[in-house]
Amino acid sequence: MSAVKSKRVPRAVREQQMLDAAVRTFARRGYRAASMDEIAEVAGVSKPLVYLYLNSKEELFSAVIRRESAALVEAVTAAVEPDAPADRQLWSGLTGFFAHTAEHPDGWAVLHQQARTHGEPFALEVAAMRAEIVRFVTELIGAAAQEAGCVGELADREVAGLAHALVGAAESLAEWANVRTDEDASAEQEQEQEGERGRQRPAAKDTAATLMNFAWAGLGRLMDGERWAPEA
Amino acid sequence: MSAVKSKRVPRAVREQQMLDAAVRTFARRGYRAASMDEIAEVAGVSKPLVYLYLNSKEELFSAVIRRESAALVEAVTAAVEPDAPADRQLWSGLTGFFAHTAEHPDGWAVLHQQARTHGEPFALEVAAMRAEIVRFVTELIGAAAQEAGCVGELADREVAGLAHALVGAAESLAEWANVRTDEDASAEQEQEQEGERGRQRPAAKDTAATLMNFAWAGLGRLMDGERWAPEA
Amino acid sequence: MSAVKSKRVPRAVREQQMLDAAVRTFARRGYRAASMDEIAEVAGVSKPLVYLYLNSKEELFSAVIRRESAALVEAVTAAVEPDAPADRQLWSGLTGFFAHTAEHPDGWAVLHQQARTHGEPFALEVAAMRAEIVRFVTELIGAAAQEAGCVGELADREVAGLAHALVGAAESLAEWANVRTDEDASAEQEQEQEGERGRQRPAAKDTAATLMNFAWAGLGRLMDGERWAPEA
Amino acid sequence: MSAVKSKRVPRAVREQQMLDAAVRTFARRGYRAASMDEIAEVAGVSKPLVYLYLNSKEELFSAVIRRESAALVEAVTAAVEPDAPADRQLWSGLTGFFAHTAEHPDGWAVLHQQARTHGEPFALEVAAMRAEIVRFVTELIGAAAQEAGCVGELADREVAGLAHALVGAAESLAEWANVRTDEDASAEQEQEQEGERGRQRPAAKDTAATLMNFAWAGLGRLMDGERWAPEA
DNA sequence: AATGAATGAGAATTCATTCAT
DNA sequence: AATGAATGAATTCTCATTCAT
Repeated sequence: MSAVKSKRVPRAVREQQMLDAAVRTFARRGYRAASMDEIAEVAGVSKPLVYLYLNSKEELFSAVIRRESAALVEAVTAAVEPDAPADRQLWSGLTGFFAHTAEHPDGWAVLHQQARTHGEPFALEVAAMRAEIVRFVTELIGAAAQEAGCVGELADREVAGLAHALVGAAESLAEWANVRTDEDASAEQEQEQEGERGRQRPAAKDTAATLMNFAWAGLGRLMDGERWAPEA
Repeated sequence: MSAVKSKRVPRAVREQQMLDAAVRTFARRGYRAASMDEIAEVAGVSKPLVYLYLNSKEELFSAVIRRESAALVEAVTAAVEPDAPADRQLWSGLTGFFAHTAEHPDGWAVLHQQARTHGEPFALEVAAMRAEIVRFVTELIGAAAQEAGCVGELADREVAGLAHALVGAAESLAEWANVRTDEDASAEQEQEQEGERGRQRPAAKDTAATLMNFAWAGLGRLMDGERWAPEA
Repeated sequence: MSAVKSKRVPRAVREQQMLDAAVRTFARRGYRAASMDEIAEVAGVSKPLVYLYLNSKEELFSAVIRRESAALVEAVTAAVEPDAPADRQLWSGLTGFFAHTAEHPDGWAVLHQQARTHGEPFALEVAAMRAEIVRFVTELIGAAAQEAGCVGELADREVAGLAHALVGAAESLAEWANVRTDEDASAEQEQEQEGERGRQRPAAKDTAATLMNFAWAGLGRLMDGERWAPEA
Repeated sequence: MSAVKSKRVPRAVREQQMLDAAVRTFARRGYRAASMDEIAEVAGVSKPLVYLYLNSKEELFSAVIRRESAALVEAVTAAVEPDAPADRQLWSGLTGFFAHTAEHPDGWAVLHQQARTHGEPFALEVAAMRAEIVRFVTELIGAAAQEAGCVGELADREVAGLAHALVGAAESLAEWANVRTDEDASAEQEQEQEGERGRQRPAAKDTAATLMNFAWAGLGRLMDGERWAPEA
């Protein structure tokens, strides 16, 4: 279960091994149920070494969150095509998001499921990252409205709501697309097919397209002033 | 902190008191961090009584999930106007959803944040409920497509994806709308204002409308065959 | 699992039901592991009633020991043929012993295994009963010596030792003969066969004869002055 | 009450200390009544350390049984004079048995009284050891019959019965000889006297001789075909 | 005669964390 | 750089026992 032991490893490397072990363990067990014993064992080191480098369980968790947050933001940011039109930017960002969460399911699980569940200090860190992404999306929606020549049609509050809805939809799709059978970390085939027939794990690009179809089109109508109202 | 003690209460009543205490405690602390001691204290009874009636922490949590799941499904179901057109049905269901989650934030927190984080037995129960809701939404989208005379335009997989996206969006909005400062369970004003200026907690109807604007409009375009594609 | 409930039963009867349940439960679980809850359930009454009649777990156990002790002594005593020669008396007593322990395995288990393991109060009660039986055997050996006209050959201490050895041998054989498969209280055939081929549970009379063959013969030689000594 | 504390002791040593404490505590209190707290205290360590090394109360008890079983079998085996005639072998084995049980009363109490009372896993381990000893005795009786030129006189079943009786007699004598006042672990005089006057604790050799006198003589008659029968 | 409701006290087990080397 | 040895503080769960009816 534990990584191959190799003694006398430089600190920076050891720390990454520990964080890897921690991500994996926190994701699978949850914050409380993950024991420092298990993390140390998975990392292939002794427990005191974990304390020497990461100081405490809280700090370790915090370090995990920071690393995974940064990695996710970085992945999304890197995926965005900066000079493309807003819709294309959004799509490329989403593609980056779906690709990263699919490749790092444990990291995503820690951010999405564990961190939010465990009190202020951690939840806030994740909330901050999420806020950053929401802000980015909000801006894109604003930019799109601008491009479409529709000013003032959409209230700020409404735009924020849409951004939240969009992010939530993306999160939900990420989970859906990742259909974990939870204990089969084996079948990691990523064969990309062009057809639109159902397959085990849709490519990030397709998932992103599905969401764009849903959301962007809606935004379009909205910006055209075609609103839905209960009376209808 | 604890409810007013009243001795010799019939079992059925005590059980509900215990479940109330458990919902509250699980929501605030998380499954692992919530101690049976605290739950008993909040319920105003001794710990052994909790065990006598609910048997174990696991069973207690399970009972909580079942009660809250049932309550949520019941709330949504009751809110739906059965003979209305599909869009109206969806809107009324969403309204019920937002209203219920706003009124029972702890129950929602347990279902949405805690239960999914804690292993097969619990996650499955919540997943089952969520699946039921997704199925309902999927049917509505199908019905809407039918009403709009658009057959076969939308692949099943795509419809399922849209349903997942919609549910995720709703969940995200529910959380956003509920802005918990986590320890201010005091300010429970629900004054309903007609304006569309930002306010502390938007009415469920408005949140539902926001989402409908976003989603339904998108669906409309989609069914008109206006798809979004990366190349665009 | 519990006896058929029948309300309003006279106290004396209820007490016996409780003792029955207690014997069974103590035998199967041991003193500590047997819970008053289980005993009450097996007895088909509520726990407070057990306390009303038997006062405490200790007193209940004590009552069990007294009842089973008395029953065993009574069975052995009743089996002895009073005016027969000493060997015949011993044989008939042993027969009574083996028959009773075979018919009341739970009672025997409580006396032999549980009571001796649990501190002064109980152990003493059983020790007293055992002492009574040892005394009886000691007297028989003495009487046999008398009959055989051998006086003073056997030191008192030696006779006592022999009695202890004989009783121990009997206890060991009782257990051996009772080969409990521990959970097959089903196969309770007691078919008596005349042959000396091995069979499932030898009749008490045969077991007694085996022991007599072993012990009485030894006593005979001993009384003839034929002693065994290490040098031989 | 507890051993002298000495910090930072190698694991193997600590484990033996813990087993010592456990033997003592289980013997005096019984399996259920012995608390891990008390065992840890008697061992002079903290409870977690006991768990770290022995894992659970069950495993600790099991380890105790294995150690004490092995020690007893080893003591008996070592005492037997291999090339002596059968009777001498039996006597020397019994001497070893009585000497060991007298020197390790707690270990014997755990094996004889506690282990048999506590469910399959433990009872089986002890039963296996006892079976081994019974088998050894059975062989000796067989060998003796051979030596005495008496073939086929004794049915296998009967020989087995005799072996069981003999072992039971030995166990009973061991207990009798050890007259524990249960709380006077102080008077540990072992003065060996040659006389045959009664004394506090007879030497193992004498107890063995008493039993040989009883049993071997009986066997002799038995093999001579002088059987005891009820009709006599 | 009988019971549903309730609890104080204690038991096994786990964990984050430190010390001495 | 790294670890074997060790623990204080919880936490889940059980049980004998009582009270009010």
